[in-house]
Amino acid sequence: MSAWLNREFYTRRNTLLVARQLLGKRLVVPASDGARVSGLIVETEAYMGPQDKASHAFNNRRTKRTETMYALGGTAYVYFIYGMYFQFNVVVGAEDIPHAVLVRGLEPDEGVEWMRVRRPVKRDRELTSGPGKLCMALGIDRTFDREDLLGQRIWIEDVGHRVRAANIVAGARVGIDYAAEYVDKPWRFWIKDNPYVSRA
DNA sequence: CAAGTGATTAGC
DNA sequence: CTAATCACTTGC
Repeated sequence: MSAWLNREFYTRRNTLLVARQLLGKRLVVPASDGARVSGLIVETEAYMGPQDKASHAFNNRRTKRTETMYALGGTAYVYFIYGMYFQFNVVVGAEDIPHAVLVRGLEPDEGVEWMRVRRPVKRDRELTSGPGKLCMALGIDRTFDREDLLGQRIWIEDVGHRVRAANIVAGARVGIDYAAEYVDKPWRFWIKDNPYVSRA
């Protein structure tokens, strides 16, 4: 049995807890033929609001792009980066509180043949082991920005069992060298030894 | 290890 | 308006 995560899951105040609990959940994006294309979340990063120098919403920066981060928990925040990639985030918490969790790695679950068409890589290991890669594999682009994760286009499911705490590792976030004293905060979480984590 | 790609942002 | 930067990936 797999139930959709409800609004209460996303609107909690504890973003680090949400980031940890998203591990093991299933991200689903139906393909154009209706097929389920999905993966189990194996790596996340928490972005902790106006204080967090690594966050797009640092100092309450509110622009056309970052506006999505101020939406109600359970909204998708998708942005374009480095001229060619998209990144998928889950907005967390109350409206006007810009917390979010970046999904950085997925273990392919359903619709793997769709992923292989979108990403013709040699090894399946390369399919979804990174934030840009998984967006390509699931077909997530800028049109998914502001999409409600309780809607029909993209959602996250509980698979019915928890990832054991002993199998969760925390460490520094990736690619945020500019974040001064926030560089080393252990706000990245991943499933121990999972091959679809973006880096060891 | 460096190139590539273009939206976004700050600063003038 | 201009220019630097970027929550990355790939191929050398």
